[in-house]
Amino acid sequence: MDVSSIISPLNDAQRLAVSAPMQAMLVLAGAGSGKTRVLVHRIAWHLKINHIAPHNILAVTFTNKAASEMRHRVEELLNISARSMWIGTFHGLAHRLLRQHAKQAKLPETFQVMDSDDQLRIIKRLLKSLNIDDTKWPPKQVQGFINGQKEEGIRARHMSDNGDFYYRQMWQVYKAYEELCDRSGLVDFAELLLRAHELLRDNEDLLSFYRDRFQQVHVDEFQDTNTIQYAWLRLLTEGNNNLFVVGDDDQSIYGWRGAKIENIFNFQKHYPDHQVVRLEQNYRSSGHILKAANHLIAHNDSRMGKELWTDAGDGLPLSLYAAFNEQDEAYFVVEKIRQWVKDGGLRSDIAILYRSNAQSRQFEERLMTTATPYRVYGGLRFFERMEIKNALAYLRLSANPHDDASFERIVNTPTRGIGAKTLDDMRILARDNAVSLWQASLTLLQENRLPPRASSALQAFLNLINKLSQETANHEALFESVKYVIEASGLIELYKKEKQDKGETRVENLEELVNAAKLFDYDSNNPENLSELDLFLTHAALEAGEMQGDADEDCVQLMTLHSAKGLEFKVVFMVGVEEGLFPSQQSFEDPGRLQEERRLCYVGITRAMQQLTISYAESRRLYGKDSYPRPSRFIKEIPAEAIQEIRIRANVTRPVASTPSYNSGPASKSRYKLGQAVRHEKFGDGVVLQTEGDGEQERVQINFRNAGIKWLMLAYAKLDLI
DNA sequence: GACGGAATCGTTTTT
DNA sequence: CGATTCCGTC
Repeated sequence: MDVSSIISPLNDAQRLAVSAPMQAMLVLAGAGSGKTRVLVHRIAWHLKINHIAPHNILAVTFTNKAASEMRHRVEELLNISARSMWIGTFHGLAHRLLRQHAKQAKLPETFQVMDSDDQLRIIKRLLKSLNIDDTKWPPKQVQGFINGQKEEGIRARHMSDNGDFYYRQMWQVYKAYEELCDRSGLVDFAELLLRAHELLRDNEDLLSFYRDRFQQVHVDEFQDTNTIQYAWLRLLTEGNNNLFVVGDDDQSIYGWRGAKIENIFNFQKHYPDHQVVRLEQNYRSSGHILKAANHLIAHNDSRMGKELWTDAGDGLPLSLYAAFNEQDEAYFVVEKIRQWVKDGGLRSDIAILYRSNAQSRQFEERLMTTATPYRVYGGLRFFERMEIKNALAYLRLSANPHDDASFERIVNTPTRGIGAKTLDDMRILARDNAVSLWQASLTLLQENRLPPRASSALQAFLNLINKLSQETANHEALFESVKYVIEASGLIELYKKEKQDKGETRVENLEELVNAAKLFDYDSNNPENLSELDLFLTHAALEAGEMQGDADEDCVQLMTLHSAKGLEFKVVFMVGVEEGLFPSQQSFEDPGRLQEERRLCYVGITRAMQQLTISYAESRRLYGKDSYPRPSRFIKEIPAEAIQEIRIRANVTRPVASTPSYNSGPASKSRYKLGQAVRHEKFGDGVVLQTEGDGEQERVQINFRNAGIKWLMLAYAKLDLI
C-alpha cells in the first residue's frame, strides 16, 4: 500500500506527532485541529511503518461514538479490518478484561453491568434496609460518594474511621453496597474501572502479559480522564514509555464528574521522556471566531498554552444581540434561522447552544409556532426508557436470578399481588441471611411463611422467570425470548391500557426491542465467550443507544454546550450568555469552577464554522420570578473588533409587553433583513438593525462598526450585502 | 394500588 | 414557573 497516504495529508505539526519515535507523547490538540486524524494516522503509522501488529495496538476513548469512529477511520485509511485492535471506551475495555479474567477479578462468570439508574435504585433500597433516613442521606449523594471513592481507587476497606459522622455513615453504606453488589453479581460503571485496575495491579503475570501485548497505547480526550483511568493507563504503560495521549486542557469541562485536568500536568512528570506537540492550526472556524476564542481563554491561568489560527481568512464578525427577555431572544434567533433557511441554508447546519436544558423551552415553542423542524439532544436514550429497562430486567433475572436490582424492579411490575408486606418480609430475610431476594423468596415459600394469596402470586412470578430461563437456555433465538418476555410478563398489556400516547409509544418501544434483538449481530466467537443473551444485556448497559435518532429530516439542532463538545456547525447561536446562567451562579465562589465555565464558553465558540451569534436577555423569568441579569463577563472578554452588536432598540427603553416591538417580522420583504451585514463606501462595515418604508422611501438603520448607528435612505446610499 | 393534591426544588453527562 | 416526587385518601 501507499505509505505516503499516511503522512502527506497532514500539516507539519500533525506530521510531527504521527511520525514521532515510539515514546511517550502529549499532543495538545486545539478545537478543530484534527486530533482524531492524528490518532488514526498515528495508529496507521505504527501498523505500516513500525510493523506493529493490530492486536498490539490499544486505543481508548470516552464514548462509543468516538471509538467506532476511530475504528472506521483506521479501516478506511488502510483498507484493513481493525477487528483485532483493542479500540474502545475505558468502560468497554475494562469490561472486556473483567470478562476474560472474571475469576482473577473475583467476579462471577455471569456478572452483569448496571447503569446509574440501577445503581440508584439499589442504593435507595439499601438505605431502607439499613433504616437510614433518606432525607438526611439523599440517595443521589450516597451514589456520588460511592462513585467518588471508587474513582479515587478507594474501597470501603481502605477507609478508616476519622470521626466525622457524615463520613462514617457513608462508609457504612458503601460497605453494605459492596456486599450487596457482590452477592447480586452486579458491577456499576465506576466498579468496572476500579476492578480492572485492581485486576492488573494485583496479578503480576496478567499485568506483564498486557504490558507486552499493548505495545502502543493511545488515549483520546485525555483531559477528561479521572484518577482511576489514568492510574490504569499508567499501570499498562509503566516502564515502556509508550503512552500517546491527545487532549486539550482548554476543553476540560467535566471536572464536576471527576475528570482531572491535572492528569495532563502529571503526565509530564510521570513520563519525563515525553515529547509535546501542539496542534494549533484550525480547520473549522473563521478568523474572527478563533480570535474571540483565543482572547476569551487567555483569561484562564495555569494553561498549557495554545493559540488557534487559520489561513482561511477572517470571515464574518460575531454578532451580539441584547434581547429584552427570553422570549425576544427566542424570537430573534428563530427569525435569523428562518432567514438562513430562506436563503437556501440547511437547518441541520444550525445549532442553538445553551448552558442548561431548561433553556430549550423558549426556543422549542418559537420553532414550533413557526413550523421549523428541530431536534433537542439529551433526552432518555433507548435502553434507558422505563419499559425497556423493565423488559431487560426480566431477561437479566432469567440469566441470573440473584440479580437483586432486576428482581426489585419487576417483582411487582406489572402488579401481580406481591405487595409491600411480602416484599418487606423478603428483604428482611435477605438482609439477615445475606442472600439474594430470589433465595429469600424460595425460603419463604418452602417454609410456608406467607399468606396463601401472596404465596401463590410469588410462586407464579418465580415460575415465570424459570420458564423464561428455560426458553433462553433452549437455544431459541434471542428475539423469541424477548417476545416471550414482553407478552408473558404482562408488560405489553400494562402499557396498552396506559392512557393515550404515552402507553402507545411504550408498546412500540417494546416491539422495537424485539427488533433490536433480532438485528443484534451475535458473534459466537466473541472473545469473552458470552451467551447471546449476556452479550445483548451488556450491550444494553454499556451502549444506551442513540438519542431519539429517527427522522433524518433537516433539523435545527438544540443542545447544551456540554453535549456540543466535539461537534461543529456552520451557524451557532450561543444563547443566555448572562451572569448567573453562564457562568452559572454556583461557579461564582470558586475560581476553578469559573475557569471551567470559561472553558465551556470556549468550547461553545469553537463549535462555529462561519457564523456565531451570542445573545443575552436583559430580563429573564427564572423559577417563576423575574431576574435582570447582567451580560456575562465572557462577552467582555471577547475583543470588540471581532463583535458586531445588533442593537434593535436604539431609542426604545424598556419593553412594555413581551411582544417584541421592533419591525422585523415576516412582513419585511426587503433584502435588508435584521442582522444582515452590509458594507458602505464611506462608513465601512455594519449590520442592519431595522428597516422601514418601501421602494423609494425605504430606509434602513445600520450599526456601523466604526461610524456608529445611522439611518440611510436606500435610494441614495451605496450599500453592498456582505 | 391508583389517583390527585401538596410539597419540593431547581447546572452540566457518559459509561 | 413547571416538573417531579411524596404522601394521603379512597
